[in-house]
Amino acid sequence: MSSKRSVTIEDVARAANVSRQTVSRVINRLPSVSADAKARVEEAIARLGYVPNLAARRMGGARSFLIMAINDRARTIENWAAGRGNDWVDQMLYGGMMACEERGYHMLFELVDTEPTQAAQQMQRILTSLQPDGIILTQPHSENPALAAQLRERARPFVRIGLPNPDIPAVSVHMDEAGAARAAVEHLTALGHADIALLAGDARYRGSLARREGYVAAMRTAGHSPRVEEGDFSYDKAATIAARWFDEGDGPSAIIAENDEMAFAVLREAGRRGIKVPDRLSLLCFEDTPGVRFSVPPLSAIRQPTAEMVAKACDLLIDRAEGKEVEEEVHVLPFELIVRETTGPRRR
Amino acid sequence: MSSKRSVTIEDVARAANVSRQTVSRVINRLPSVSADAKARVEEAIARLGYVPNLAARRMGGARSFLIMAINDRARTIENWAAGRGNDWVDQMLYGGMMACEERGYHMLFELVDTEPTQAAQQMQRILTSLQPDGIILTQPHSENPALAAQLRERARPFVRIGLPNPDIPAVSVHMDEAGAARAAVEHLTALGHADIALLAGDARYRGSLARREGYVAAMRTAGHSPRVEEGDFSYDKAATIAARWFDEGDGPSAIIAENDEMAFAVLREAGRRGIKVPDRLSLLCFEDTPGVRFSVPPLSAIRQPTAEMVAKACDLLIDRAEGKEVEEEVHVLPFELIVRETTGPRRR
DNA sequence: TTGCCCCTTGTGAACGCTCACACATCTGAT
DNA sequence: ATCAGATGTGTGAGCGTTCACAAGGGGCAA
Repeated sequence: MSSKRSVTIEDVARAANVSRQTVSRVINRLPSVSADAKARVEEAIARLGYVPNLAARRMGGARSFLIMAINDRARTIENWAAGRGNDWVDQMLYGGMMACEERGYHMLFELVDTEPTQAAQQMQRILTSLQPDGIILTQPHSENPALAAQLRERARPFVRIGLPNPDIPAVSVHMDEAGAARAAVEHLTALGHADIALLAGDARYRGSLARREGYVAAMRTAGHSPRVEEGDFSYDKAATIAARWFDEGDGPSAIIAENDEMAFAVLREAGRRGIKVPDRLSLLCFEDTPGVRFSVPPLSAIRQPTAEMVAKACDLLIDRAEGKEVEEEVHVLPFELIVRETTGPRRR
Repeated sequence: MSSKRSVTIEDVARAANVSRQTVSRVINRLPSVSADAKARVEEAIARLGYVPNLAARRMGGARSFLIMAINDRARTIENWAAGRGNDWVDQMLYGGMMACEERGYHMLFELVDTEPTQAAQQMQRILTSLQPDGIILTQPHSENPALAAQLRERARPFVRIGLPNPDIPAVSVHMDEAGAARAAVEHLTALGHADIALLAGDARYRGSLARREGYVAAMRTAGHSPRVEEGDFSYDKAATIAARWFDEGDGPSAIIAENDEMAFAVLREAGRRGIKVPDRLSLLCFEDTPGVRFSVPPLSAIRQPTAEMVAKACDLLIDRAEGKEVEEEVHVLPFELIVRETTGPRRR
């Protein structure tokens, strides 16, 4: 029980009367082990309570059993410091940890700066000190070709979370943004809305582009004319736009906001003017964060499958680490349209 | 740039014209290195872009540079699966990651089951596979003497997050629960309230006991009679209690709820009966979660310094790992009383 | 019977670091 | 002048795995 040294592969080998290597083969589920030897080894492992030492496995072989998720330092810390928290990080941890645990891996989070030189250096440190078996790149790092190149060069498998980027050939896991925008429009047209505006995010953001496309296409299909208003994901800009709409009287009857912040702004401006939601205005947003769920009234929203995407990314990376080569480039995960209390039938 | 093998300590030693050991001394900031040698080594490290390999460091020496936070599996997964998220985990990650990063360590999260036998086994696996330099135990694991004994036996430093437990001699980091309860009472008495009820949590929970004490003491000091109502941290129980108060007409003019769920229940029951908060009822709760911040009206609350506690725990563990023996048993971190919109002057 | 291949098994070395120790060199006290 | 102690430095071994390779035995075709 209280032995100083922990049980090693040697101990198991001795107990099972085989060699180190045979034990190793059993642990790693390699072929070429007789049923008899395998049984003896497994018995010995169970009896001695042997657990392989991760660091030693890394030293000897090629795997570290570590998957690394890279997030943007500035944005993440800012959210935390502001007391806003990071629902995104929480979701990532959920998906990643569960997926990794199931296969005997571990998930590590690391923050990397946006600035390219620093990013490269920090990535270098991470790669050589931890030697993760796989890397998960999130926005904005997932759009940085230099980082991708660096990983390629060092032969580190990585997966991008986000829409495919033509400049960065890599495995990408993402949500169907265009489809979600389409679903949003369809939900609203089904409620009788025709004048549906898209309070768009930043056009430099790949996801925003996809949403616009989906929105425009769906509006055309429904026979309505699209109305895209350029926001920038910020509360202030959205508030200005909403104010203009409400005050000039030509506001849409339904609004799709590309993120939660902008939806809050609309809700606030509407509230100030006594515009009841959803009686006189329907509002739906992308991003299903705690704020969205707890807002008053709770916002109808598109839920991004964050945990699922990260879990998928982990699975792909672990597959790769274990030698499975076949991999599709692009993996699309389903979104969810959650109807809460801010979308309702159009007032005639 | 694209060398297959990464730069090792040998390479640095050769470049600086010293031995491995001298390089190692410089890396680990050990004494007994001449200024000259140190400078040469540092130059070589910078020039070659050397970064020590964590796994190898673990193999050679005693440290793994890993700090492990242990959370309860069932509770954590349940929160995640229910879409509630884990603000607690997010906060822990913040505090832990920042503290570890600063000192070259890494933070890993692991879920462990509540059931003692499983917990022991899982802990055993974690200890021998990762060999973390330190372990952070959170509720309910922090109250499990067997787990603490196991860690002691295996000589793994650990820190409990939570009030000291007489059965478990160990370093504990916690918040001043009693003080917070006192502050809550003082805030409310300052607003003119005298009939302040404590909607208590589960008395088997150590923190709840401390809060009761603080509450009772503060009430006595203020010359009011305490009124503790036994809840169990659940929404339903709290709703029942609140309903009784409101319907029987002998409700308090201010309520301190021991967690967010119970506060929501009170808010809901009050709302149903048209009891305006804070006009006719003041409400304050422990736990400053997203739901609390976004509720309507936003709840006045006691913020637990979660991130800070974990950061402190990490610091203590890293100190220990690096040989600093002196350690106080108990570390109290300040809470914060955040006054939002559910506490106001007593209506005369 | 011989030869060949496959299946199973074992052996030494290597991974990149730190530990324990040994060895110089330099200082200052005897 | 000699020795003890401090200071700087280097050497071999070892950490617990896996890798690369070699070797033994059985089956089957020639």
